[in-house]
Amino acid sequence: MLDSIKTYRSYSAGESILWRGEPVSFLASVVSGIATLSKTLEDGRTQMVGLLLPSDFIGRPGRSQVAFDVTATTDVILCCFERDPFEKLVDETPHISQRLMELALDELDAARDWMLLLGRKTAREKIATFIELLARRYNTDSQGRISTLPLPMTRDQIANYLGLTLETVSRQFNALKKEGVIDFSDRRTMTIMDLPALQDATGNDSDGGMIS
Amino acid sequence: MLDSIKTYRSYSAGESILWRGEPVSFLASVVSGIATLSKTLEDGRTQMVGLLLPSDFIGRPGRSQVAFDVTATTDVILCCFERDPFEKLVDETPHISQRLMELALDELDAARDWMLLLGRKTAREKIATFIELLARRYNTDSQGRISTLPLPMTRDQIANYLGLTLETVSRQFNALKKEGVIDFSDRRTMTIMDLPALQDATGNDSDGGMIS
DNA sequence: AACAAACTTTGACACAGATCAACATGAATA
DNA sequence: TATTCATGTTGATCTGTGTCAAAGTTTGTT
Repeated sequence: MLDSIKTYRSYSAGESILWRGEPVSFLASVVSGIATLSKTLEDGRTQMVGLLLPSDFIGRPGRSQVAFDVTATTDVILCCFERDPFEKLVDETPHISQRLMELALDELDAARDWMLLLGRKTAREKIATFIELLARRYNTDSQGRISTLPLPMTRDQIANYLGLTLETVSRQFNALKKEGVIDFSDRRTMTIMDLPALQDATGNDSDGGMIS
Repeated sequence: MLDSIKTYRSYSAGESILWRGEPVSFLASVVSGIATLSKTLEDGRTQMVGLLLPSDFIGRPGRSQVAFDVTATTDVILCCFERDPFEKLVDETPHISQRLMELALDELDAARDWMLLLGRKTAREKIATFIELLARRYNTDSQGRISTLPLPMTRDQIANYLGLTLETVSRQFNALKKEGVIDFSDRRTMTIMDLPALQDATGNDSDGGMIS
């Protein structure tokens, strides 16, 4: 049923997908690639407020503007649905809105974790948290093995994600490298040498606060 | 239909409503008072990640733990629904999950605005944004009139909301007072003397980025 | 191969906000 | 009315991160 209203669009790395305030006629889901959501102050200070990975959803039923800019970080392919037929579908199919609610609540949890990072963590903790996040995303097997992972963004984009400057990002990466926690084969490819030390540097509870 | 499963609970100012990770048997909606959501790092650094005002919702269908602490800031009354019958109701009534999705998406927008504040705004901009937020919440008539409003939190709580220390909060309040932007009749009651100056100090776009 | 453009690293320095400390105020209790 | 305790203010100083500047590296282009 969704098939009849879907189309694909592709964007190349660096390209803008949506501008804040611009009316959008479609909702979409990420098929491949990475896109970012960001907000900018008048004077140019920018903060990323979300990362869109494959299967993440863009747009909300009942509102035709987005409150942030959406940009392709890597090459991106979106699966797009025209607004009107999609909203009709949401009305008629109860499980779709339940699924969308789940997605929104998961994003809300992630946003709140990020608020703690932005408001209270040190530069070192921010960088360590970021690396650990990437490691968890790439490496489903989370058994503490030494693992190599690509950095999908530039230092500047990472800075905007973490609420830092690009110079501080660079310095903290190199500090962790000097300590033997991580290593770079190439500027965009890192290896985690000492996962326990990395997790220790994130500032997160070791047990994640679980009660089992 | 909801009536048959709802009960009321009340909490006095300062009391803890839910602890992170604790299993909760109910979902709830705020009837009166103000509650806060907060996250804390191992060493005690705390960040508020949300403010619950009357009509806001706590809890999510399908998950029995919350990922943050919920605390009553003022005296609070909640309208609580037992989890099992509530979830059955959500399954059977499509419009409820649509409504919950809307609430979640609104909270997500608010969380993203707050991420910009936490990551990129100066102490002065944070304080000005906070005051303007309160003014908009209390004062539905937003015609730029001089308005008096109560501060619902201590300096320390405000600091935890804005990602600052309580000393910085105090200093910035007094700086704005010295400039004639705001005034205090009492430490917990402020008057906005110069709304344009306040809005200017928030760092927000004057037009809110609207395209009309 | 040479060049340009984008990205990254590194250093020197400045400053906003944190920290530490002392004191002031106000509300609650006795 | 005194006493206490939570809350708020103010000052002095420190420090993490931003800012500014220059040079190094990588990648792609002609």
